[in-house]
Amino acid sequence: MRKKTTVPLKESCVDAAREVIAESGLEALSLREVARKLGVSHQAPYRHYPSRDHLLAAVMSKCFIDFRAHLEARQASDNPDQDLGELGRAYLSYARSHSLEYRLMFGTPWPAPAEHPDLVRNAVYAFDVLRGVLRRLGEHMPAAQIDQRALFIWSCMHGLSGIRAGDVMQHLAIDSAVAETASEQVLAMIGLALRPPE
Amino acid sequence: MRKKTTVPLKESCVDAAREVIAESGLEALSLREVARKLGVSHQAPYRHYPSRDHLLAAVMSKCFIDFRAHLEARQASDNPDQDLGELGRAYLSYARSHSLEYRLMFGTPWPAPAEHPDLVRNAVYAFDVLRGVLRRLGEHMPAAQIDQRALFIWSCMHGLSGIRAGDVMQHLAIDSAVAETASEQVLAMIGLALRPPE
DNA sequence: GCTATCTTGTTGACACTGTCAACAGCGAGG
DNA sequence: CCTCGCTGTTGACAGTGTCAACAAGATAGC
Repeated sequence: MRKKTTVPLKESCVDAAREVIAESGLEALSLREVARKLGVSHQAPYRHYPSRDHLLAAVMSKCFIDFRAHLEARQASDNPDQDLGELGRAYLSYARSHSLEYRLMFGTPWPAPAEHPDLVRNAVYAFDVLRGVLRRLGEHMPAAQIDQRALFIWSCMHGLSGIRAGDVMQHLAIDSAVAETASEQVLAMIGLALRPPE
Repeated sequence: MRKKTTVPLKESCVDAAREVIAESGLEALSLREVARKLGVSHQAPYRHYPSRDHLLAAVMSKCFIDFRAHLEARQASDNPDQDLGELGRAYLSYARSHSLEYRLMFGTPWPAPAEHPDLVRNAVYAFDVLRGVLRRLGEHMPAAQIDQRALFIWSCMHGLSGIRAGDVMQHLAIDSAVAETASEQVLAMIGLALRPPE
């Protein structure tokens, strides 16, 4: 039922869409379901989003904002090394507790990115958090090396998240102690890879 | 048009489905399109697959077989260290050249895994290739540590593949030299993380 | 050889989806 | 007052997955 409060339908659509995704999964998201949830006709959302993909892009954009906020709300630490660890933990915990939205952000083809500058901008903002921490970690490190390290760390985080979100891992008969401590183990491995030589 | 040769429709469906996926993407796959491609009625595939998801599972299963074959066909090397590198290169090249099928295997929720033991088995076989290489690399290493290393390396591979397959990376203004050499850089980082301490 | 049954494929229908087109109320500006 | 733009509605169309009823052809038992 449509809320009596004067919150614009445009924003309500995004919220309702996220509810549907959280309840019934990504593929179950349909414009008509959103409209039904808001108590409006099946065409009302079309006044604000020219297609299903445009609504999806708006949802993704908002997800990136939340994701970034979650990363920035990590446990504070003055030690840059430790700070990187906390950032990793924040990344992994978000991916775990919002696995459907995580897959939407990183595992779904973007609908016509050129048409959605907001989406791109918010995604870059999230990545910049990692860049920032690494910049503090390696004081006068060339930008290329920062990006290289960022890409490596991001790969580890994204890979572990993706593996855990999917159904593959549950069937691999992986040592249960390993599976449970995977986050810390991978973070430790990153620490090893980044430690200075010799 | 249905081939006159007596190849069973059941297998033709899987091949046709893979064609559709390769041509038009994952979400464009529909049972009716498959039937049309084979020149049969829209219900014919239902005689062999009780639902769209069952056909999808069959496709995924075959993809895992091909994936494993690609991994095993990697450049041979007696040096276990080098062999691990080659395995990584094979993984990354497969993910790059079959990005849609890769996403199907690892980025799509499995349809009722319990009902598809083949699918699970073939996925485990593929993972066992990595386990085997690591077992040769660390001769008398406990199984738990093997699994831990496998999970870490898999995370790196899967993460980099997923990032490159998605649309996110293209918009991050990453140093182009870094982007182009990402595969080797990440493999090198893995080597660093695995090297013995001190 | 004839019949019954199983396998494989066909046609037709239903509910659901995204999307287009035409229409309705309604507030702001001339 | 009257028009126009914004927002929302109703109705239609093609496409989808899936269920049900039917048809033809192979196969097994007698």
